[in-house]
Amino acid sequence: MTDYVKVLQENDLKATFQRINILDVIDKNGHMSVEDIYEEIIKVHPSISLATIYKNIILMVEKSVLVEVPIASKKPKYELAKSDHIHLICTECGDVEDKACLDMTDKVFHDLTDSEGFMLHKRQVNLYGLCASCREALAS
Amino acid sequence: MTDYVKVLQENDLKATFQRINILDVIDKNGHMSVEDIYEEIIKVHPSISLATIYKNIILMVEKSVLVEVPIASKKPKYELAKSDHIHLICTECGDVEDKACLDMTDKVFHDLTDSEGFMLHKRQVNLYGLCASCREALAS
DNA sequence: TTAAATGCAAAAAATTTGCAGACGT
DNA sequence: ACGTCTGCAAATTTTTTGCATTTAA
Repeated sequence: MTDYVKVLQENDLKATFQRINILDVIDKNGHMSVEDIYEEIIKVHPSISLATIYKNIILMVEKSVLVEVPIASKKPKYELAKSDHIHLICTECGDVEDKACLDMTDKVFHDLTDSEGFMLHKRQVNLYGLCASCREALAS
Repeated sequence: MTDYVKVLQENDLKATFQRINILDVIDKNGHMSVEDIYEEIIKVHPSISLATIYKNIILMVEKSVLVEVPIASKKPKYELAKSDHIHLICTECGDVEDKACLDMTDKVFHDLTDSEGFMLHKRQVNLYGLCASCREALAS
């Protein structure tokens, strides 16, 4: 279990109950929208405000404690910052799965951007399609 | 110059002045948000409604005439459907550049998804960083 | 001619803001 | 104790909807 208090303090953020909760539910659930996070936290902390969630997500994304995962035709989701990976996004149920990223594509991307004078900071690979269970469900 | 009337009709959409305008400004400007599109079209067609832009973008994305490009921490942009490519997104000015996509990565992606039982439909690669001109501007 | 599309105005949803009181350090 | 953070309520922004009228085919 990650030490959220430490992560927050290292980023000049006070370790409030609300922030620890946000990190905790995202860790447990993987990829969550603002609403998802709110719905989940309100169960254990009924007085939390949606505005607090918004403010903190913006802050924590700035500090790179969280990463935003923008998704075509859907609200963005948020995940904990972690080693590079790609996303398999189900267009049917909206579920997001992580897959380890391959170093080989990394070099390819850098070659591409270097030739443009573009300074590459972050890459994001999203593969859209049907997850195994939605595929089955639709087949019947 | 693309024949927008034909593209629209092939997709069971009436070729209205508004729709042709939307496709036209996107073609000329590359990647545009809903607001960008509205601001541009209103110059030549002052009575167009923002609701019409929304309705049509949703429709044309469904029909795959347009493609949504979701961008981290920004409003999504839209582009004309075209052959596969990746995006270089400047986090400073928000500009989006296209780069041809490499077949080699395609096979890698399919191998990844196949092992999951995931049916891959569309891939999206966004590389975030600083474009050449913002890089210069920030150096001074 | 007629089904579909537009534009308006109003409604709904999503996000941001300001500020008084509460809380972490 | 101090400056930051929270929660509320209000403001703003973004997106959607219903409907009377217009328009493409």
